[in-house]
Amino acid sequence: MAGKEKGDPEFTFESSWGFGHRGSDDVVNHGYFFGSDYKESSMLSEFGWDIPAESSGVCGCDGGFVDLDRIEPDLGGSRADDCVSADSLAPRCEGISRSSIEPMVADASASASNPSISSSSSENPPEKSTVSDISPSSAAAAAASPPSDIASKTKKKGQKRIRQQSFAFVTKSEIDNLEDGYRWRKYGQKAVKNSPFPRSYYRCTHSKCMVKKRIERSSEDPSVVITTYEGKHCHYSAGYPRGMNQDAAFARYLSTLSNSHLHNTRPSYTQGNYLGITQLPPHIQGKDIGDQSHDIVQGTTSSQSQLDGQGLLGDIVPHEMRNR
DNA sequence: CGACTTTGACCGGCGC
DNA sequence: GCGCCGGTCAAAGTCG
Repeated sequence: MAGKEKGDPEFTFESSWGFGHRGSDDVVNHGYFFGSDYKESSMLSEFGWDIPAESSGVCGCDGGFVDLDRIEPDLGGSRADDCVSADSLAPRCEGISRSSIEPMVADASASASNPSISSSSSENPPEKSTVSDISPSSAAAAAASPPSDIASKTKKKGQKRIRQQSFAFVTKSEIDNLEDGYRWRKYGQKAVKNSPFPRSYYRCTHSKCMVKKRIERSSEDPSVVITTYEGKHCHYSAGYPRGMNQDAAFARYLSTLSNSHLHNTRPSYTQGNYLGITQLPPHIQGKDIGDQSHDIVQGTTSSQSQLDGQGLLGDIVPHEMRNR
């Protein structure tokens, strides 16, 4: 696997908080969101990418790019800690940009109404570490209860896998493992049917965080890496520079994709060719993303042509999003 | 020695 | 019921 860069200073200051690739020499040319029925700001919030609304132009709200000067002051200090208590997590996990999340909450409810998902999510079965209800309450519960992996050793039967909302990043890169500011532990790798490329499974290393991600390369276009995130981080990122959290990091990443539109950009951001982001709709969640990857890439391609000539904003903000 | 990856085995869901 | 396949476990190996 190309990505096993053990010697790579994975979480050094310089390389740890970009949304680019570890040590990649690739260069981002343009990154952009492609159309989606979801508001990316909400989507990202839902997944823990809590980008302030006023600076969320990059996320599909009003035009303009993230102004880091407006974001970072908001982050510093209290948010710098990587490991936060369940109590302190609550506001973040639960109420981030309430208004902007609403659509996502509704969507989540829709997902929950899906028989294949609802039963498990509502019952919150004692599924081992794969239980990924990362609500504040569950986070607190997790903190108060024994490590779930203890139970995991005994439980293997009669447990339903719970699917969290997920979304995929499609990135053009030679590097599989995109760095996103979190620490991940690989727990599996599987060959994917009809694809020459294996799919890798990662879990957030944070003890209370059940977020998972899958990484695979598109069989359609080997240069495209599909990173699917599932669940919400209930902690601040690990590996960001002091005073910076995932929001700022992600905002920086996105904004950097605009190519020099921002100050404070770092070389490490310009390491991949970000193609898009999409939330996997309920009916797709839980299905093989390999199938979707085709759609995603296709959508990206078509979007690309639409975005051509639309300038920097067009690089990352879907047209429809700009007319909000 | 701890953290992490590798990898074969196992399990559950799903389609036939 | 059976087989396929995706997802996960967990022991062993690797690395710093």
